[in-house]
Amino acid sequence: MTSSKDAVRVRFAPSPTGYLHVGGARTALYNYLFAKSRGGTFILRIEDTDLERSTEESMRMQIGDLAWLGLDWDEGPDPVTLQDKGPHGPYRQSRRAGIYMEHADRLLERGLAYYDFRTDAELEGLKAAAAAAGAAHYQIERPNPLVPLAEARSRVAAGEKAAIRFLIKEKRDYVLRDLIRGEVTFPSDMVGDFVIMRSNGMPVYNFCCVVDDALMEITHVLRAEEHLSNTVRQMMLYEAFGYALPEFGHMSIILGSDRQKLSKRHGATSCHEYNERGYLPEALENFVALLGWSSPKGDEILSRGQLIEQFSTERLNAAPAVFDEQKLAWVNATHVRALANGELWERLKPRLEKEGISVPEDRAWVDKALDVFKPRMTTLLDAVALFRPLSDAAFKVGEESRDVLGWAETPKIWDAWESGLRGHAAEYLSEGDFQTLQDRIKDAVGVKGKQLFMPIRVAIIGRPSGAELKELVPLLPKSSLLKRVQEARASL
RNA sequence: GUCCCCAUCGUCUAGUGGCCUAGGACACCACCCUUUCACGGUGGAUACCGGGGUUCGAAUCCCCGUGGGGACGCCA
Repeated sequence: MTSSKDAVRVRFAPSPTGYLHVGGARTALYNYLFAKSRGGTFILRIEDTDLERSTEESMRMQIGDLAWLGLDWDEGPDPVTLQDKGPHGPYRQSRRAGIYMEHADRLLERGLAYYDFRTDAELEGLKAAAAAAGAAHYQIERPNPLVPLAEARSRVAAGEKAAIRFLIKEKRDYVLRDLIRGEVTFPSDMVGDFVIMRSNGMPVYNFCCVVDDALMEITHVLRAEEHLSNTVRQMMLYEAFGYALPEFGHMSIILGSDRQKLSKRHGATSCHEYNERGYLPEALENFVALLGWSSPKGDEILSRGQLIEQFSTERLNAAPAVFDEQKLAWVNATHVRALANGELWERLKPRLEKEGISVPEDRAWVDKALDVFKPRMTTLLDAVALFRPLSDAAFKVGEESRDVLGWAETPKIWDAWESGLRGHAAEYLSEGDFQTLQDRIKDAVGVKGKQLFMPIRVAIIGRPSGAELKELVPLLPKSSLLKRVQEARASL
């Protein structure tokens, strides 16, 4: 396989029902990394054959999340126009009905599939009866006799509803050589004759997946473990059509903290939500990459480029992984700190504006402010609380300042602070200006340490703790500082 | 119920028979830096699911338990 001259072609094939789940994001990422690391092609295929649940809106949501993550595809629907790009379209399964029907016909002709006219209610009854009789398995029995093909076709042409099932000819073992799990053996009788075409004319997953993977010349299928037992059905179909089997790699699923499959009740599970909560796409990507894969160099923080460079399927882990919010937070904070001020500001600006926080925006001021706040941010959302004290409109002496307000020296410190400010000529105080002024207050009032700086901090941000004053003060114009100390005094 | 997969610190993991008195990261604790809070630094506590084999030697290989997960849909 290593020296194959055929180029690698992989796909991510979500079904559009809501936002992109973090598990899906990881699947997409691994496929993307694999393609990029092997100079291959990454394809997006939309599996929207379930008419009940799939919507175009959901498709746009998924595409939006993929775009946010920066996982761009070489073939698939265009992210903006949704027009197909690439030579193997259409890339939405709902538009490939003719292809599937043609394939189903091939199987029907060869007696490898049959029309099943039984209704849902009938099948339910059979299942219930089997269960009641203590049957060893819940498989649906093959109808006996089968409706002859010619008769079945005329009944269908006359408007009768029927599903098409694959007919499992022989009982034997199917052996999958999985990239992640090694040799996996499936007895063919672990599945019964399965539906390939619904009675509404839409294909079922296992069928269209095989047809599309074959026609789109997919070479490697990296997907979640929940598909592992589907693979036996797909192997039967590959064999029936004479299509070459791609390589398969079944990665473990992501669990919540209770070790159950990660789902809505665990809180945020979609990329969209993490975006809203102020997570960086590169951080979420970095974090999910580490859920089931590890860097050969032992790196924990990796850029897209490093991921591509270091990725290989050999390091994919077969054991399930628990999604740990705390580690995600750390990964995010680390990526935030690594961002250049200019870049970080671009990402912060819309969030601050949304909160009605307006601050000076000149480059020098932003640099000063971000140097102070960056180490204190876990998510972009934290910037709101950090920047708000800089917004005059938001100043207010908080409950946590109660003790400080009661100190005897506090009013004296504030008087000294105010008069010092008035005596300062420039609009802003530098760090040195502030230190000098603070020393003067210390001498004048005769207090030091906490007793000194906590009252000053309350007069500046309304709270006794926060960023270093010598860093914060230079961010506030004198006029604003004066207004604040006066307001603080009013709250005494 | 049947079949399939999985099993190292609380969590993510390294480890492919001797380099392991099991390494790293997150979280936790202590200390240092710091006139607060972070950031940063140093150190600490914590794991090979159980039982049998194989072997001179097993976290690593095999078997059996146990536990967890997945599948058994006209969902994907």
